[in-house]
Amino acid sequence: MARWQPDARDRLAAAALDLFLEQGFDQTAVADIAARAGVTERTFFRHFTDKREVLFDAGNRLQNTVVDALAAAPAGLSPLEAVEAAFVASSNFLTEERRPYSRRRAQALDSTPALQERELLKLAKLRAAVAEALGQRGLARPAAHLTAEVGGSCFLAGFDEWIRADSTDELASCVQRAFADLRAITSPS
Amino acid sequence: MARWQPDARDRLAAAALDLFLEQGFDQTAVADIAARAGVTERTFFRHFTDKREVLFDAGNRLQNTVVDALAAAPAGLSPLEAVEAAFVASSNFLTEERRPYSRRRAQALDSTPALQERELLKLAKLRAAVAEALGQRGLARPAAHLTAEVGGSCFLAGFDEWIRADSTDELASCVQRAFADLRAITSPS
DNA sequence: GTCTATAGTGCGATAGAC
DNA sequence: GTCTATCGCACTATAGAC
Repeated sequence: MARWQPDARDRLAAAALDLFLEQGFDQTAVADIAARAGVTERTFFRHFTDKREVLFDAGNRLQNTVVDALAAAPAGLSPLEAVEAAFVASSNFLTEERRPYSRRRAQALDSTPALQERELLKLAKLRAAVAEALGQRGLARPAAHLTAEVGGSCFLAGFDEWIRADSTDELASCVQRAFADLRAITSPS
Repeated sequence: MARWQPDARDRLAAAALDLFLEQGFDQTAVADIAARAGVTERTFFRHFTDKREVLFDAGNRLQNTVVDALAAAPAGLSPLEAVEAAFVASSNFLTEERRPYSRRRAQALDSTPALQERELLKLAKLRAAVAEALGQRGLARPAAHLTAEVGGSCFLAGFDEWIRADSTDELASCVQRAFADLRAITSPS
């Protein structure tokens, strides 16, 4: 018999999301999460820097997926096209099997500004990483930043569409539609 | 002699920014801020819901300025043009005399992710309010959201330019340039 | 694993403005 | 008298230090 169960980190993340949905973020103490996962409070803080971070494990992997895709985009593409390709590639990580989790997670975020703040910070870091990668491609700083910001907005719009209750299209299609909408919005009437 | 000095709220906000710049956000206790403002810790929390909020008093007035300008924009403008006009009007609130404060505030935000999170949440609320106002103008929901998001990105780019150390142009010009950049970025090459 | 600082809340008392 | 801003104290939970 092992002294402790494996995958404490995953169990903590799962317990946290369940409890946030059951009782709300504020009403859930870190001690509650740790107890449900079968570890001590101290163990929680060894895995996650703070109570919010437990819902953001996937963020780094998403960022790597997008940035790698941008680096791999053909040199012939315009900056915006390259950014579109990069964000469309997010569907390689956010696959159909992750959609139910994404929906439950979004539901927890909905009612909790503290969690929304963290989500926005992660998205801002993703945008900054994309801007950085655009710089590597030789784009000037101001344009790189604005392109990355706007691309992030399209990703967000596509993602929101993807997790809608009645949505069945894959994320790649949703993101592509958002970029198409962007071009329609900004083209002179 | 009055029992307390007037304008406790303003004194708290000023003391907080000074201390955040002198010693950093984490190294500054709410008790320090309250002491410098000549009130107790409890009074701080009567005015601000949490330690971060003390730097965000201006956010609401900015939002009102932008949303009012959007409501007042001529009906003939395209959605993006109306949003541009609205964000350009932010310079009616963020005037030259507020630039030094904005710069100091930005410096405090720079080194403190906790404050950046709050800033991003305020900007997200501003974008949401703009999307809502676009809905009032009869624009469909998805397009309204995306237009507001992208407009917010241009405002942010213009604002960042405005508070740069060597910048002398007024905010309206900076924001207009950002919208022009957006159109250049999204127009087919 | 234990200990501690501090953020943030709840409630009652108090002092002045009107 | 009412209303509002402040204080003071007790308390919990987060998060970091040791």
